[in-house]
Amino acid sequence: MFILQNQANFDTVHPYMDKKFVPQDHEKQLYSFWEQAGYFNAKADSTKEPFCIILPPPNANADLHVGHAMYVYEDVMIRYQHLKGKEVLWLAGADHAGIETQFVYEKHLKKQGKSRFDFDRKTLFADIWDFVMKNRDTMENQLRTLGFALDWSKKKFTMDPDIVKIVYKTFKHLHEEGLVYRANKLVNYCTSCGTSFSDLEVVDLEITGKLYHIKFPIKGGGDITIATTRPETYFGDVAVMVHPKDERYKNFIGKTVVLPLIDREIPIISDEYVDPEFGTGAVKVTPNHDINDFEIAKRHNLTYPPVIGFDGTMINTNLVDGMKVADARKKIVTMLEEKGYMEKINPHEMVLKKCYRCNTTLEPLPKEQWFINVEPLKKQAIKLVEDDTIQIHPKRFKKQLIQILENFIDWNISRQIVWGIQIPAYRCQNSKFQNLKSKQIKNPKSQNNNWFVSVDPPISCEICGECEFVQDEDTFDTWFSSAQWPFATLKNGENSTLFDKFYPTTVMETGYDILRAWVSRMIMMGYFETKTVPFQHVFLHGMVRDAKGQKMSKSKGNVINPLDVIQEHGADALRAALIFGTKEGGDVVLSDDKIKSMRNFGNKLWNVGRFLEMNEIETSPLRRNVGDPLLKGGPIPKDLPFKGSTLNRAEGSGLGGGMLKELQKEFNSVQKEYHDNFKKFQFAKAFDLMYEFVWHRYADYYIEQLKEDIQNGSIDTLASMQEVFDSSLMMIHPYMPFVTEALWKARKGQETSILDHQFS
RNA sequence: GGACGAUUAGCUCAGUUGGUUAGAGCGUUACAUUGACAUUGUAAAGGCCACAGGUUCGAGUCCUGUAUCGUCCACCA
Repeated sequence: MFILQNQANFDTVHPYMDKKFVPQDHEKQLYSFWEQAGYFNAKADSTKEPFCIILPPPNANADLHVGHAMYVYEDVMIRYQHLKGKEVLWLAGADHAGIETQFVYEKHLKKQGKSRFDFDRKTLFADIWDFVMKNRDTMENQLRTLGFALDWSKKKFTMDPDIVKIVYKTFKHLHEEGLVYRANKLVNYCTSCGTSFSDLEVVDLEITGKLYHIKFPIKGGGDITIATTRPETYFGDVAVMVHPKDERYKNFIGKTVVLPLIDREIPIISDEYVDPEFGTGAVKVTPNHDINDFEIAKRHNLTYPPVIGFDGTMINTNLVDGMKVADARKKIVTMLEEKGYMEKINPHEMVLKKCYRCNTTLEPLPKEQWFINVEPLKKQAIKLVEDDTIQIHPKRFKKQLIQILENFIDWNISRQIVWGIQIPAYRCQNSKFQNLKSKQIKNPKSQNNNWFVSVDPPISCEICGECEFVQDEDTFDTWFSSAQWPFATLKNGENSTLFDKFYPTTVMETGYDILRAWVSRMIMMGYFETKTVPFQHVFLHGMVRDAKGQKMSKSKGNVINPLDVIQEHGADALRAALIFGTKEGGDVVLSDDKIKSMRNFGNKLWNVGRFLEMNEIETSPLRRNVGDPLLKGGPIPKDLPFKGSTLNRAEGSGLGGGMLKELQKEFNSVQKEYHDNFKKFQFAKAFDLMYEFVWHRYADYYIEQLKEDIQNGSIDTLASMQEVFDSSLMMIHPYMPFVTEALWKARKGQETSILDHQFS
């Protein structure tokens, strides 16, 4: 007997199919076949009911990780709806991933002994662009390897000119509506990355720090002890603050404190913000380096220049200028101790804010930035989620999403990095006109009306009409463009029929970890710009964990590379392992054993098909004389007719008897449950069902009966068995597309495709 | 401090309107096997379903409380 090694030879060799299903022999060819035949390309002018998912665009700066393989849920939905006969669009894309990419690229530069400061803006941007385009190709081919039925003909990149234009338009609209404003506020600034972040990009690190108790002398005698975790910032203090009702300090209010070592004088004020129970009940107020103090100082009209610069060194202290913050702290603490100002230092549980990217301790620093006023946007978004205009699956995430939206604060969208979409805001340089009202900008929150926004590069200053305006050097927070992804991808120029056909999209499928950063913002921005929801359903998947249930991380060394898995066991096995026996939205434990068992299932399917095919050939009048050594268990009657369904036949023994009816009944109920599960977004359950049915009922039970029939000389039930198997293949196809398609082709001809058929 | 999840076989996990004998994968034990598949089949062992109350004819499932673990959010001079 032949062993089939190569798909290409299949038709010429055909020895009852290969004994094993070898994914490596099939997957690549099958994907090319699908892609080239255009099975994944959606038609905007189709009359069929639309079903649309926009792929969460992977970052175009690195290989895919196993988390990306979880997008298999999208492929499951897409392929299922395709087999349901819908006009299906799964739009491919890639994200420029601003800070992430720049960070990755800077690591590259560092290896070559260079840094971002060695290049001008234009060169750096061009270099990163090339770097990203290379990675993007790799990433896209990896998505193909996973078998994803993506429409590549409509693929988008977040920095495509038409996308950028849409992002600009949205910004302009927001500006016109007064929902974007420029303000000088404290922002989370990473002195290493050299950019500010929004509050979402901050990682809280709990540590046992120190609470310093420092004695501040009071003018005219006595002193007051304040408690602080940041002694080095007292150079920038504008006041000492106590609670108005605190008996201990009542008489101190209004007096003046002389700051140690520098002898600058600041008042003692009162504010209800102070918690008398904490520390000493007396707080120093440092407006430029503490978010709360910033607001308090504003209330009390107190100002002082910052004492930490954007490079992370001290300024304006007249004592430790130029020193790094950490060094300055050490020196100041020593000096205060020497002079007797340090009363005591207590251990203190506290939270350090770290850069999520490079782990540097973030500095709150005052900076003029663009902010989005999210209040009206989030109100609308909450409503859409609450009244189920957007349905969240699994349901438990609905509450979490609402809570996230409720807690949203104004969103800083300015980033001081090169790699990104440059903000289309321009500053009027003409000092004469700075106080003039802008022509068309109604922007009540902005104090800076010398800015104007323009989608296309302006020819002249839209404020004074004459000056050499300059464009804001900053780029948008990546999430600002990502938030517009569902409509931006569909709504480009001449192709807007796509938008008409497929928007609002049907499902947004993504990990629950970016509910806050992405999903919530897509709802806000999507509704603002299109006046309708960006998607009707949100389906959230969990995180992939290792065999022991631990989070995967490079430092633990337990990271699973999806491509290695595919190389070894095939894409079907990986896909199935991520879904089988899981709960929607729950974390997935991925072990080698599980992947192998799913590979075994693929092989089981293959062999069921092989068994049917062998018998088909043996019993077919046309091919009867092929002969096969494997089928010598019993004499195959040569004159038995083999044609048509016998599902309703009740006579005879084995399958030909009541058994066949039993199969039909059982399969009907399996089909119903399967489709019900899809309606309820319970994809794992539908797959578990098929696994159980095909392996333990169809193969272990019914096929064993069929064998008996063949032995007994009655093989005319084969056709009925094949019908059930074909339908089962279609039902499994969304999960394991390769082996099911390979089987289809093997049994029905290489020119056929399972994707040409629909569920009956 | 708030919200959400988890706690079921040796391990990792399913079990969504409460209903015979609680399941799967892997592992373990015994047997089978040139016959579609050893990436197999048959069978077996293995569970007080975290704990304590409650509702019910009936609870792994619903309610209340407790414990442990995890995630998210808020606060943090």
